Amino acid sequence: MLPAVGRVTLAEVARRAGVSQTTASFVLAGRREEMRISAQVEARVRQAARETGYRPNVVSRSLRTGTTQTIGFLSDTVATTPFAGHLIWGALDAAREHEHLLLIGETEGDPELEKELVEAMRDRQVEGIVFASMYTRWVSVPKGLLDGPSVLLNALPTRPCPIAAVVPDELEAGRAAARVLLRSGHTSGIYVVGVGARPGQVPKGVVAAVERLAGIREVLSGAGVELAGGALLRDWQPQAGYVAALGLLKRKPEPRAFICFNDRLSVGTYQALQDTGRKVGKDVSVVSFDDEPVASWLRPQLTSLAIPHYELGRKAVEVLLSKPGPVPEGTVHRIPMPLRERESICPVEATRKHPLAGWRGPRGPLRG
Amino acid sequence: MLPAVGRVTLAEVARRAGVSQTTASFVLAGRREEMRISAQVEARVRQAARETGYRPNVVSRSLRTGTTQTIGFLSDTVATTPFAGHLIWGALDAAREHEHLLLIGETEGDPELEKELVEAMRDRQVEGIVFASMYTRWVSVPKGLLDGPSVLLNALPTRPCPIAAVVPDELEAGRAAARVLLRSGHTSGIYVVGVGARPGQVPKGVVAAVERLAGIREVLSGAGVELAGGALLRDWQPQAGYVAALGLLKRKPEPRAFICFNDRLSVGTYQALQDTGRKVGKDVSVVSFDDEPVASWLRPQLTSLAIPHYELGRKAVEVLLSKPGPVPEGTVHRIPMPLRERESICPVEATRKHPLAGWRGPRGPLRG
DNA sequence: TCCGGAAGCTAATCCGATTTAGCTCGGGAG
DNA sequence: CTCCCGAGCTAAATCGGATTAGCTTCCGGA
Repeated sequence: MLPAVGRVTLAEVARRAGVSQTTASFVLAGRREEMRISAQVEARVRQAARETGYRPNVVSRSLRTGTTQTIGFLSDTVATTPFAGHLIWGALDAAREHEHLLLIGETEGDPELEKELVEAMRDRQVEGIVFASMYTRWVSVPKGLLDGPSVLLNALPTRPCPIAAVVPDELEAGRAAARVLLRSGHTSGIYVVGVGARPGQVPKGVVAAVERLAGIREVLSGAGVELAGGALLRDWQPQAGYVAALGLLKRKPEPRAFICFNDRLSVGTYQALQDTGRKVGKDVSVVSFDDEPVASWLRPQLTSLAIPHYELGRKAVEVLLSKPGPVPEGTVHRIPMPLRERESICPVEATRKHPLAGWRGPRGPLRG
Repeated sequence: MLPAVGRVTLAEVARRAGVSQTTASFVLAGRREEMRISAQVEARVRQAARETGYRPNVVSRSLRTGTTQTIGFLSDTVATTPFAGHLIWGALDAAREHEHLLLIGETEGDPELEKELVEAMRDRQVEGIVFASMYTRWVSVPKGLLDGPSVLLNALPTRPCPIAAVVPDELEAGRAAARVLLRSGHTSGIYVVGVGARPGQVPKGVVAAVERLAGIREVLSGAGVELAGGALLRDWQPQAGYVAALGLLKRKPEPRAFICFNDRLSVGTYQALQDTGRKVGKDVSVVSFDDEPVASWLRPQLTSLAIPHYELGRKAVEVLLSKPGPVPEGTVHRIPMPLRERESICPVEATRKHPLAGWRGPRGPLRG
């Protein structure tokens, strides 16, 4: 290994090996046979490269070949949604398998910034751009995104666009949530938390809300069951869930099951149930969406439909790197949302007969 | 705007403006005066650039100038620590202020991969590399990292190294945690969860554990107070905290305060307290570290010392971009950890007199 | 009338690879 | 004794800018 005063260049390697730069280039590109270069020369070049610790300058290569082995990953917020990091993780893994790195940027939803960052990435000659949203929603495709290869991740275009999209299969997840309840015998007193019971009673622009609700309603009505009610909420945080659940608990028919539209709403719902002396998984069922870590911290552990962040990220990069040209408008790849079955569902017989059966105050040995 | 068959080059702009490429270059670089180029020519060039939608090819520029306006951000895991995303966020913001983008990679702690990714980044001529850990720990500096500018983020080098480090001020945070308890009158029955009560009784390699404990002990003993005990845990998850807290609750002196070494342990501790009929903030105090979102979801809300992820990320990039040369060994930038005071601390008088005072079963109107 | 110098541009080189288009040499065919 | 061909390499162009080193004009002063 020689001193690293600047980096060793191909010319330097060639000189050491006593060949032309051309020859060195061909050897190191593995094109020896094709270029009819002798094995001895190959050996000399390789040795020189090894001895000098030669590494090709990717910038220079990129200029000539036009390929940077770099993908842009542009998202609205890396930060605020905790496990959205898995989106990046999946993308990173897929990228690495193709020997690519990820250039990232965060737009904070600002169209000006979106445009700026798309340009900054294209200026760096990225091979393509993944435009990601941290929760599934409709987005207006930023200016300039379509000037080169790109994919929407966890997002759908507001208007038809020649761009592929990768999203979780929210519709099927909604169906699965409903099936879980039907399977354990629930036929009435089923409430949704986060959206209203009717189609259209959803927070604006949230794909997940629309599709989950549609899936739920489809399966339930297929079994002749109707949602008993719901609470449309803008802010899907624990506090809002708590208040909404308390409200729903006063309604008729008495709630037997809650379908919470994310785990944070479930946290609030759990608190409401606990405060009103009900036991989750015994008196009332809770099914949730997202499967954030908190889902398995709760007691009893929460049954939830996971957002497959990692797979979403992977898929986006794979689509990007495989795609030869512009795709037919409206190409959407849907990734299944796995059901994580845990302890928050009760068989409905128990529920029916004794709403507060099993309630003997808080559990535990030291009970006062 | 012309059709984007390939990109418009500077040569094209120059031709349109009827000047040489040199002139166009100087104008667009804002060096008109310096190069004594007339205002008319400047106007022509600028107009041509505007009309063609010219954007400089950063790859080409980089090759000539050696500056890529890109920083490498290499971390062990982007994914598993939810709010570590804020590290990236801060880095991203600081980078953007300097017109840089971030090239990211994830090493999963694999030294082979670390080396590979450091090289992949250097091959792309990054201006510097931020080597980040998602929780504060000692790391062995990966091979090749010191070949160019670099900073450790949320990590300290195991052996002395000419590299700067940016970490949260865990020692001072430990002190703050102890002060919170002293201030509200706690002088006995203080237990730590996650580490033992003695120095050295900490999970291996975790800086946070060592320094927090040192800070706690320093302030307590300054007030003539000793830790009553603790529970050294490898796995700082809710379940482990739950078990540990249940165990500590059987010890003498009876626990009046828990210092949990992260919020997940606090989640478990809350559950243990609830299961044993104690009320957090009334019977027992809990102070925590990290301030993950769950801290404010808990009831009562948890007092916690926040990890300033955003500021850490920012600082790392700023240090990287400002640093002219190799730094003196052991340069460490410590970022304060803000105390988020919430509802989990009780004034000690109440605690003293009536350990289970205020316990009337679960709160709420519907109690059975 | 000649010269120096500034004003206003441009030709040419460089960055470090990849790639096209040869060039040289030796041997067998004619 | 040429000519041709293939084996084995290399010279030179190229990618798209940044930068150095001039090269013309024109004007004023001697």
